Amino acid sequence: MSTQAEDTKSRIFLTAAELFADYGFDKVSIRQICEAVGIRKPTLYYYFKDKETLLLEMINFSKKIGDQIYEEQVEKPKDFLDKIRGLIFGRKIFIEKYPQFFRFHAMIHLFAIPEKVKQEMIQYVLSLMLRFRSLLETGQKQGYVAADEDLDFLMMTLTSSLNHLTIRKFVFHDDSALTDENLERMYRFWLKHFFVTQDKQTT
Amino acid sequence: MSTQAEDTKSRIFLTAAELFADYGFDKVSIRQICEAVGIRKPTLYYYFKDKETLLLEMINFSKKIGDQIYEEQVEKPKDFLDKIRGLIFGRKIFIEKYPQFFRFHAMIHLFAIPEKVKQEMIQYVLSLMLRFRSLLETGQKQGYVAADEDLDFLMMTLTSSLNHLTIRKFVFHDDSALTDENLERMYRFWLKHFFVTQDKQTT
Amino acid sequence: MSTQAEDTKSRIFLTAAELFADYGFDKVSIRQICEAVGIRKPTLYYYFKDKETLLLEMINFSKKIGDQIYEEQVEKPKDFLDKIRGLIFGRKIFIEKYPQFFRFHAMIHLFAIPEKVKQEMIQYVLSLMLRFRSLLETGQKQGYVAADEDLDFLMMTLTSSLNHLTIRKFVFHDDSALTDENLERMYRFWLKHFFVTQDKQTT
Amino acid sequence: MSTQAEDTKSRIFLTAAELFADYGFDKVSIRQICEAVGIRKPTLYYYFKDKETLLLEMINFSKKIGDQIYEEQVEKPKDFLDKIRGLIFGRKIFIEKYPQFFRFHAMIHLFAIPEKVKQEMIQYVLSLMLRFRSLLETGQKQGYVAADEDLDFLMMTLTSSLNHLTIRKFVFHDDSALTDENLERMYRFWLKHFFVTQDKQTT
DNA sequence: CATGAATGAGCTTTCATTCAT
DNA sequence: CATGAATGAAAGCTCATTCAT
Repeated sequence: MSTQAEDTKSRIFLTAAELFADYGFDKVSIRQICEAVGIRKPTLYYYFKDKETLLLEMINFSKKIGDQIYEEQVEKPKDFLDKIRGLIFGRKIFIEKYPQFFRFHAMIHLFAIPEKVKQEMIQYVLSLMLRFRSLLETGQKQGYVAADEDLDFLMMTLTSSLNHLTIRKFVFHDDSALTDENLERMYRFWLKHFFVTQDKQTT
Repeated sequence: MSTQAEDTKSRIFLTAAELFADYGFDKVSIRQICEAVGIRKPTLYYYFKDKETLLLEMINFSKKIGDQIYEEQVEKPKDFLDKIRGLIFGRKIFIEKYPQFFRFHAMIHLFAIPEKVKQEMIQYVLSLMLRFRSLLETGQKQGYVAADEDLDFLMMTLTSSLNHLTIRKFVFHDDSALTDENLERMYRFWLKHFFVTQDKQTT
Repeated sequence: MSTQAEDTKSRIFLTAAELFADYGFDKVSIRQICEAVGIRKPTLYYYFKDKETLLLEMINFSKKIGDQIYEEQVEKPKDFLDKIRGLIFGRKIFIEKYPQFFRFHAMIHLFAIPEKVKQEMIQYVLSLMLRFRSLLETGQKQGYVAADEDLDFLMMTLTSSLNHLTIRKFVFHDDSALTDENLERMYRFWLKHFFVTQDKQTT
Repeated sequence: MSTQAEDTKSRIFLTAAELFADYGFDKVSIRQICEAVGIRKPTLYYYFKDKETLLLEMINFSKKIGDQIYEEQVEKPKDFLDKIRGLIFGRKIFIEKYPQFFRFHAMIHLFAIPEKVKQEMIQYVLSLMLRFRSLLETGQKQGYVAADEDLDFLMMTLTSSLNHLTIRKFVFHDDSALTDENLERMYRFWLKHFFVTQDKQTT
């Protein structure tokens, strides 16, 4: 594929991601995407078999980035609390690296998509949760999480809080939601309520 | 309006709510609604100016129920912890009273709706949050919430956890999410992590 | 259905039949039909679920007429040779009664139609042939057909000759093909070559 | 043109013929042909100006073969009845020599083709008929055909029977239609009904 | 000799909506 | 109170074809 082609495909990709994020999958027509990119319809179909395929490729790309960042920020750090920090600040990194794409990633959960794609998304989110849960178990064994903690609800609470921030930014247009300051504040909130710090441990 | 008319309108209303909840606002056509209700299209337009109006009336109805239950379950109880319990179990009550409608109420946040309607929804949700925040402030004054608590994040955490359960039920089809048992478990989780119980207070 | 509606539906029906006959099913677009009828596209879809359904209804109508005429002209007459005459002149009657439709009826065999429809047509034509074959058997028992005749080939020859005339008229635009005179000439040709007339019988 | 090029062109040719025969001219897209051949679209356009030209070249090729066989099987034999046999068994020879192409040749009459091409086909078929008619005239002079025979209808009957067999094979998928046995049976049928054999002559 | 990339024109179908009755 | 009939606008998608390389 020539450079120009690569460029066209990628422009379709990013433009569509933004439009989908803004208006939802169904509300964005192929024509709209093409107008925004500055191409004609058959050109889009030259690169993407159909609308659903376009969405699927975007979701896969989005998963890949998400996984990459999760590995880098959550799995790589040795210390449990660093992992937790990584979980929170991973979002920040996603935004900085793929600004146009993060909104898509954040919104995809929220809009009407073909049932088949939806089921795949659900499976993926469930797998992420399992992954995170086993991380909490490790934390528990290491003494960072109370021995009698309700891990299911802990996981749920952390996950949903994090998502809430993203929703606040992109649905409620609250730009303060994902600032460094706010993420830091969330980290402190979690530390205080859910995790046993070294201080408390030594005490 | 005669009784029969009232009935037709209400049948449209409930049927549309279910369909919207199942497939999303955009994916449900006027034709589908009419077929499900057993009327012709102009009849629907006799009762509802247009599709958006139908949605708006449904949202307003849904708000009214929500507010009613909030008042009954959260504002009415005197004791702070009873209010918190009410907040959690209010969902249960909604489901039991308006089973067809609760799914709509839960899903409305998740699907593509006209921008105008979306903005109204956002305003409404924000107002609910403020209302809830002031409730937490009261709790703080009464000693149920730690004096140095980060109320913003507390509110956010509680709200998003509650929503998470709803999503788990209706998006992930996890029927255990909103059982009495699970709600009770959430209440205990909250008590332990966020609120000062009488026991602790007396200590 | 009001008279006006009946009229619109029937206008679509006849216009489409003519267009299909002229250009083939695939080559005629919904837009073309609508323009010819003087309606907008959704109106056509109001009366016919989709293009294939339109074709199917036309085929069924065409079968019904064909059957009707077959019964009237072939099955009703008592004398064998009158039946044969009826077979030939039935075409003439079809044309006179449903002039716009006969061309469709004649051409349908010749153009690309959805596989499903094609199979149905084939079954139908086969059933017609069986019907005709049993008629020849009767003729044989009555002495009109030679005892050692190859009935399969006789049937095939008669059928294909008849179709040939139709093709000559509508594909080759040979207007003399289906004139009374020419049909009469064919009847005499058949009499001479295939059937035992009373004259010969008495001899 | 190099051998490889000749090969590519010929591969396009044969593949397209099969596809056209299977699905009809309109239903086969350039893309489909290219995929089946394993080339890209501009390559096809390098060899054939456009889709219609591709069809025309195929028709001409098909005519050439047809003519060749006609000359070999019908014109070459001296005896009239051998000519008639040749007419019938020429089809068999076509199939054996150009199996992929015969189906195309047989089907071309049946599907929607550009008007211009259609007219050319019609002219060609008419010329074939004239050729065949003059053959029958010769037969008449030689005493093989009755002096008072209706030559027009005789020609028509023979031609259409022959075509009928082909249709039975390729449209109705009746594999017995063009077997040696069946062709022989048709020959006997013709002999009995239409031609004066030496036996009868001597009588 | 072959191709990647692009396009204008067209397709069938569905949508929300209206109006006369 | 309800409906049959009609429509403008738009949807997703495919076609034959071309041009620069």
